[in-house]
Amino acid sequence: MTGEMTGSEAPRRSDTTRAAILDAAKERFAADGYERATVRAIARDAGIDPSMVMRYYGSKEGLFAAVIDVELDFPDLSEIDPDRLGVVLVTHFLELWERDTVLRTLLRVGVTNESGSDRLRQVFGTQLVPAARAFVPDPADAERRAALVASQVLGMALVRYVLKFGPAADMSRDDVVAWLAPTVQRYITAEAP
Amino acid sequence: MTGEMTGSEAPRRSDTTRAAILDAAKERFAADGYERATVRAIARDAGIDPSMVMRYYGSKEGLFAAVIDVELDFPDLSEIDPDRLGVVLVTHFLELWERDTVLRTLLRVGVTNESGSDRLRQVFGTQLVPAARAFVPDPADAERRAALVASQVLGMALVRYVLKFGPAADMSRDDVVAWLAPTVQRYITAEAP
DNA sequence: CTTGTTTGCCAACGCTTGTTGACCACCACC
DNA sequence: GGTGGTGGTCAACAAGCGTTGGCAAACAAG
Repeated sequence: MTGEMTGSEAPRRSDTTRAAILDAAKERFAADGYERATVRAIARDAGIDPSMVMRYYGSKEGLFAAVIDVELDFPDLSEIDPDRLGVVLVTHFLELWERDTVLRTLLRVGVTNESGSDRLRQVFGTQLVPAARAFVPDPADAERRAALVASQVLGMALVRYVLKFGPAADMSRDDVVAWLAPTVQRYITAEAP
Repeated sequence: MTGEMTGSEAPRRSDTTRAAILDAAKERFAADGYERATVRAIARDAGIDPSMVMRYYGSKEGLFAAVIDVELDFPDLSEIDPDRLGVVLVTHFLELWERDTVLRTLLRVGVTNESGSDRLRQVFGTQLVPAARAFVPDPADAERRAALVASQVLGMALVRYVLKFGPAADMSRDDVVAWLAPTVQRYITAEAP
């Protein structure tokens, strides 16, 4: 024990190493997916020994769990002009995807790894669906509309950031918003067809 | 040599084995992605020795290349009422995704594996973009619109068939068409925003 | 200075992977 | 009935993986 027993954890000398591992892991997982991102490669990037990864995160699975902590972090949607929902949401998602690599990681891994897709479904269910409920009273309908929004937003992220289809990657952010916002707007506010 | 030297290849006794390997590989790659679909597991499913895979397909990479032979197989779009393009295309893509597993394989692998995403970009460039050109004269614009269509169609396939988001997977095929067709229609025929 | 804990490296483990080469059984043909 | 290619199995290889335990240095506390 470190003598002192405060309520929150005391800062440790190894915190910088912990952070270095986490940073390297984020990049490797985002770039290579779960299977090909090896503990050895992550450790090499972080400039430490592979055994340190096990010491601080228990296992590769544990390290991965620490990496995929996602907060979609919506603005307060109830304050927004309902006619601008599409623009606001698409803009927000683009920022989210460009801000850091965690969503890319989650998508890459969610496609091949069961625990990854579990996590994605969980994010969808606990963060996107509740947001949709603010505008769609019927719960089943809200789920469906959230899924439609997810399909368009994830699809654009897929072709733009992961698969890097030329035309999709080259579009300006404003163009993406201009094209996608009406779609998302319709999925949320239009009457069911 | 097999004595005879016809123009096309003579049928071989091993053709059934070749086919068994290919079938097993399709399923394994679709279910597990490239890295976790092992040659050994594929061979076990096909009921033969792993070394046969190497004999007939050279390497795991060669087997994979034989698996991902995709034909989007569009109907003749020039015969279609331009106002029904969205409905026709979305319906066609849904059939494609439900007919066999090859597209699921390609998406799963394309997300983690560079040669997989190469192949996906190639399918996009040689099959989807040319189809779009039938309706969009400007080549750069055709590319962009094809990318937008791809984003929505691949996104729906992602949440419905790969990630299996409940609400997306539970929608009837008609509902999917009804929701997505206007989006695709707009991406192809609407004026640029 | 001594003692105990933390931080880190090193070497190895057991296992699985893709891949290879030796070897046997079959079938066709002369 | 040999003979030569073809179809198939088996055992092994080298390499890479996640993971473990031991040990040395750095540090903190007394």
